[in-house]
Amino acid sequence: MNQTFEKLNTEKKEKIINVCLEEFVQKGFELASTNNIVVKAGISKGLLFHYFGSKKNIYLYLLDYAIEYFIKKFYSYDVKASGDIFERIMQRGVIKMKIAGEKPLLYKLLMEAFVVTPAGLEDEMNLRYQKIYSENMPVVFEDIDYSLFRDEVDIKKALEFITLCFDSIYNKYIKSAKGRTAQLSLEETEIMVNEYKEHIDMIKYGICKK
Amino acid sequence: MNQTFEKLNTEKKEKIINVCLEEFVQKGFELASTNNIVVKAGISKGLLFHYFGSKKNIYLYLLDYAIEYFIKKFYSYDVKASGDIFERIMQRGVIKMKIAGEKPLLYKLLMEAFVVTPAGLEDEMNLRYQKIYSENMPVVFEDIDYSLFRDEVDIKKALEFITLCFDSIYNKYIKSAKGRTAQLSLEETEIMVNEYKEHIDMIKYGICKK
Amino acid sequence: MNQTFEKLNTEKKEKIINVCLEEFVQKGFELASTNNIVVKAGISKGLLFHYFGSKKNIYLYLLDYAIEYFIKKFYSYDVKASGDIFERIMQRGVIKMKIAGEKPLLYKLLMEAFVVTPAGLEDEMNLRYQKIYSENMPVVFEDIDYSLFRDEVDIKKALEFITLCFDSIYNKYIKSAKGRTAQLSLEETEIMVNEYKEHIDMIKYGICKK
Amino acid sequence: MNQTFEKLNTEKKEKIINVCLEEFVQKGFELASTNNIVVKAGISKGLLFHYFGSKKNIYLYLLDYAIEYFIKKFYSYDVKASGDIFERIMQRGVIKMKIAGEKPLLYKLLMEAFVVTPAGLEDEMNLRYQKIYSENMPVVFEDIDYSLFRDEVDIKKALEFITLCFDSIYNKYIKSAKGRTAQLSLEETEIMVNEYKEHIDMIKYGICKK
DNA sequence: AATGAATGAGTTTTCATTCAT
DNA sequence: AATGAATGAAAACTCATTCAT
Repeated sequence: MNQTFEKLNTEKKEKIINVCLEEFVQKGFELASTNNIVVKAGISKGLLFHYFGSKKNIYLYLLDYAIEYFIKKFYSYDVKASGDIFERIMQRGVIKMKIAGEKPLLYKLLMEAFVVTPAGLEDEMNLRYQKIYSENMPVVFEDIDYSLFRDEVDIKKALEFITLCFDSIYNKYIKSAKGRTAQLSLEETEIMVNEYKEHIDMIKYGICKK
Repeated sequence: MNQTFEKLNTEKKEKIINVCLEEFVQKGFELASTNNIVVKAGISKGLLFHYFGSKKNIYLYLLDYAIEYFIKKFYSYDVKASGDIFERIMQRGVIKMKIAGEKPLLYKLLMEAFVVTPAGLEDEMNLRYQKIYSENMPVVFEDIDYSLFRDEVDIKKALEFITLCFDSIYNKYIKSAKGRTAQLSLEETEIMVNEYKEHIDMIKYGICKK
Repeated sequence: MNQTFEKLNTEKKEKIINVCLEEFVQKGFELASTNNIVVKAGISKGLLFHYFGSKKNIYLYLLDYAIEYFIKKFYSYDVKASGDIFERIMQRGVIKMKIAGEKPLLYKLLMEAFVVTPAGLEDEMNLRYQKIYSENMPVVFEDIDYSLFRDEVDIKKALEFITLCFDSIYNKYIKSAKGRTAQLSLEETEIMVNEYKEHIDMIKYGICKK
Repeated sequence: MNQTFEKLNTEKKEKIINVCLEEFVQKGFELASTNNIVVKAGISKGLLFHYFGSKKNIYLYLLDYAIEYFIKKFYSYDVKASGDIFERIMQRGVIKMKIAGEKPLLYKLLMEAFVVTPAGLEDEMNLRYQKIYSENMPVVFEDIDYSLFRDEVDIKKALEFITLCFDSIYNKYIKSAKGRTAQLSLEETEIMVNEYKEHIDMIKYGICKK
């Protein structure tokens, strides 16, 4: 359905994508206005709908664009696959932050899409959610060295718990960086990494005395 | 501003509250239609605005109603204030789940309000957010027995980490129960409590061997 | 229809009159809101309509109130009936300005009512217009000493012309005093009287050389 | 902002303009209904707002349309620039009456706009008022032969007085012609011109004996 | 006499989408 | 491929007025 759009030259295409992105992220799906989009993008009403067919399709297109971008970008960073699950999680967190810093609008769109899925797009969102998780989770959890784990610990549940905890730490960082456009500075990255390390120690060796 | 509304008999009042709640939770603030509300509630358009003045005010009223309800309900459960922070967190988690199970719409409204605050209500939401946290956080963290903590652990950071982790566990439960209307069964509660206990053990004594 | 209203004690009555006056003058008939009136006057909706029956009637009541007030006030000034038409016109002009300065809202209501009659009140306004003119014009034009007029001048047309010219001078003063609440100072009155005199000279003896 | 509208064919454009004009003049700005306009003009609601953007803009468009029309029409009459100010004023008065007779609705709109400016349009109206006056006043008062004036007369004040007097005469004619749609007949014009002449004589040579 | 809850038609404006050109 | 005029349902909200109490 977007063939004609895809054939556009890069400049025009990116202009339209950015305008749409801005509108949807700033106002949310419902309040985003296709009227505003065509004005800001300098194209005609008919053309926008010729490209995408409907407002929902514009949104889904942006979503897929964001997903593709982030996955590609993610793998472009050379992740040394440490056998230490904690090391690995930390690396991923830092990469995520970098990417979010590079394309804040794209990142925000994606995050909010999963939190508040626009009415009528639930199924489409679920499809994407499942795809992302089924493709990415194995990468995180394969070739882990479990010999370090305490014997009493249920490995599956532990991995789930670790993911949950660090996802939420990571979300805290993102929120505090909300609105920022610039990249993270080296200092900021260092502070973040140190905090990560402290938290990792807590979860590795526990908070309480034996 | 809602004096007129407050004076209504319980039946009529609850009818209106429930209709509004349903509309706002189902469609979100922007898509919620005051037209639909008056039709479903069987009252005139003028009357709805006589009661609340504006769509935003209806929403804020529901929010305050939800907050008041949950706080009152929360304290009605006899929380044995254990000195063990983990015990205490678990108790609170279970209670929260119970309440959410009892009034799922009310609960959902409240949660989503903090995640995606409707445009123009940011200040009003912040007020409510601060009130809730300033009133409730101390209750969670006072009279904790820190003697159990490992000496190397920074207490402040540890508490923050614990909160973060268990909030996200708790959100996972809520999400899996999404859409449910009925109460949690005893069995379900037991399963949940057992999972909580496992996670608490992980965070207390760590995941890795020393 | 206003019997119950007339029976009210002076304080309450004036409160209501002033509130209505303020609303109608500030916003004009269409935009004036009976809702605002009852709130500002501290009375109930039902009572306002019990007193006046309709918004139009409130307006007509104020109009009659204004007309009665101004006529009474006008005659309370001891008009020395000079036989000189120009002298007489000047006196009337000064008195009008004084009255307008005392009750600016009441005055403005009356003036605007004749300029832009609210839709649906045309007949009622015409009645009042005719009454005022039929009662007041004779007073202005009786016992005039016509011996001073040039023989070539048509007396009827001359009187009409004089009235027209001085009414418009007088309106100019009122407009420049628009928004003022306080009385005219002695100096201001003197300036005005001098200007009047100059204009009177022009119309008495003409502008051009013979 | 009205490009779309301006491109319309004359017939359709005039239909819409006339419908709007009728509505605004008949009911005034506040009571004029865009609903009525679209029904009477046989266009969709969206289209009206596509053309003008807002009710206020429709009104301002009509105003500018009226101003442009009258100025163009005014200059199309071949005004012989007599050095006699009275001659010149009379010519202008006659021309004004002719124009008002040709387009009574357009004329009424313009006159009322200056008397009762709709709330919120004060600034826009002032702009137009100043433009009209700064463009037209000089034309009236340049190249006047002041040698005919009496020596005692203050020329500036005299001109002001003359303007005031003849504006009000002219307004009297307009009011008496209110509601009329047809053109002035030759006879009517002649009567008017004669009356003008009489009044001009009065103000030239005065009303009283020396 | 006095209340104020209740009405519902009315207001302007925005919206995504279509389609003839 | 591209335009942009045209649609009309829907939105939130206000209004003067009524009437049971």
